[in-house]
Amino acid sequence: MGTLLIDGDQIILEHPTEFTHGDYSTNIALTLAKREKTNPRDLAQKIVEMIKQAHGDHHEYVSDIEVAGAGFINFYLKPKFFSETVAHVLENEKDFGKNKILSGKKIMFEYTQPNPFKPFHIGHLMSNAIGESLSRIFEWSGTHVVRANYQGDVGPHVAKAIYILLREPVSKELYTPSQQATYIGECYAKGSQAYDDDVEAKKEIDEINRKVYEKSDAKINEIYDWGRRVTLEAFEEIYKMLGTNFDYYFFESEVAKLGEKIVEEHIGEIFETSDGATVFKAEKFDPKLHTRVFINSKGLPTYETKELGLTKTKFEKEKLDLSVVTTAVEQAEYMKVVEKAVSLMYPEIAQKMKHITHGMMRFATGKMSSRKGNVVTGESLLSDSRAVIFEKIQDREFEEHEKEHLAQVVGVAALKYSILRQAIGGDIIYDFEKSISFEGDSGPYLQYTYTRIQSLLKKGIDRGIIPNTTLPEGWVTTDVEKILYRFPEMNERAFKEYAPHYVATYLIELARAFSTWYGNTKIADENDLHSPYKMALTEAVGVALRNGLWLLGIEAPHKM
RNA sequence: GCUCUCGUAGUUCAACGGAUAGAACAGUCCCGUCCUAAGGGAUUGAUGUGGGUUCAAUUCCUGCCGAGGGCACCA
Repeated sequence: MGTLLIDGDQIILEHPTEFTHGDYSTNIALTLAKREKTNPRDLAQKIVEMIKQAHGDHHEYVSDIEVAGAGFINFYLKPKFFSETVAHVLENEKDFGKNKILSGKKIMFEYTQPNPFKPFHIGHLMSNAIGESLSRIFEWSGTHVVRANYQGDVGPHVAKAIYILLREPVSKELYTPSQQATYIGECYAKGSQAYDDDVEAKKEIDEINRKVYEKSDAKINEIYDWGRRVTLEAFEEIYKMLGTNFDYYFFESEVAKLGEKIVEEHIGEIFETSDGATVFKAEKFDPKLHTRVFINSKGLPTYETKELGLTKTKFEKEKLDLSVVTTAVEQAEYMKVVEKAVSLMYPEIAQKMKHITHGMMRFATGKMSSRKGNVVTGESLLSDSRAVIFEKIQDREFEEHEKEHLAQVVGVAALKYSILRQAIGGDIIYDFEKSISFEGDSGPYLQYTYTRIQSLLKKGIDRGIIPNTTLPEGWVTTDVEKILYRFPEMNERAFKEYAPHYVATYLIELARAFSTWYGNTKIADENDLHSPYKMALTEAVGVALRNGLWLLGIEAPHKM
């Protein structure tokens, strides 16, 4: 998108929905017609005359300007513009699509947030895919991104798992961290059940919770240290598969003390005592908010207090311009309360907090809950999708280790894409078949298009065709070129709106246009004078695809 | 009850107030290929409902109907 200035009125140029309506268009005549008391088409015609007078008849890149429809002004670009874009892509390669709008800014993204002693489920997979993609999209806009993961290593959930572990220790047959972590997750579900059903169990679990917090029981400490270590190791394996490297790991156990201190310092002015607990009555400051407990009646800090400590810690560790926290929507309301409390105590920090919510993974039948044990773990989903892809490539002539790597990369692509293809706010109805789809609107489709491009380029070079961006005689601009040059502006929009799905939508459009073109024309043809340019265009599409996939956190394999 | 989201083809998703509402999957029908068929082409099919604002509404406001989240000691 761009702007044009005429008589002090800024004209916003946008891309029409259809290529037949030009490459850029404006509806300025429609909006101004009333003010000018004329008919929009006449006004549009007048504007076109003015532009032509100011720039002459022969513009370097604009081939034609026309009035269309109710009074739209459409601009058509010359083939030269597109061939120069292709050259630009090839020159910039890995940097194509980047901008520097946020250069000098430091932003922390907090995402994934699995809890030790609980399963890493597909909700965490969702958070990770979204957080990682946003991080990358921001990096492409010049931001110094700091990746953070906040994990709840204390609290009732830990006590629930330990309650069972005390009675049913892990079997010796489970020796990998991931197997042990799975077992611990099951213990957690059982413990939750016991907590709800059995008064005695509830009492003991509350007691364990306190002991974990105080570190006062040797036996519990031992189980705790082991469980925490094992689940964290299992998480680490998953991060590796997903391609995330965190700069910071924050733990609830580490920020709780600071949170408590903050609450204590502000008792009276912000927090008050009610029914033995320390609460913040947010509705006093904003009627839409509600009261939340910060220190419970047993004297233990709740998540809200820990969040306070976490926020303060982040700004102490790094000089941040913004701290972005991504969580599921169910946290939206309580996060507003925490933010309100922060704004009253530390207004300068509150200004730099941003909470982004994503929807939840749910079954068609309802919500998933690790308390009830009906969750799909990230581990099982990753290995299942890997298995499906592996099966599919069995007959390809790749080395065994290549097949394994490919199954991994394609499986992750399928999962991530199924999450990132839609706006992040909505829930995702979990469907295994769809989450590992490799046809049509899918991650593997993008990867497949990319690999075809790579092998095509190789074949072309073998046939002695050297890619060349010089516009050949008689070249007719393709849809592929018309989409290609929009990559940088798409990325700009994606970061401004925190919307990775724009990247996904764009890539599918580009890949689809390329595949259609590919199916209808021979690209690497030594007898075709257009071939060198076609090769250059193909290579440029490959660059855009690879860069775009990177923004989604998806690898682009060379063959598949 | 209060409050916040959201209702688009059979299904899962798009659409920065604009032109003929885009895809994918499923269905029906073509193309075994020459550069990887995880592909390409064709075809059927949708804005929950009643008002309002606007030259123009899927988009903004509002009534109703429907779905989901949140509303004190879980995170």
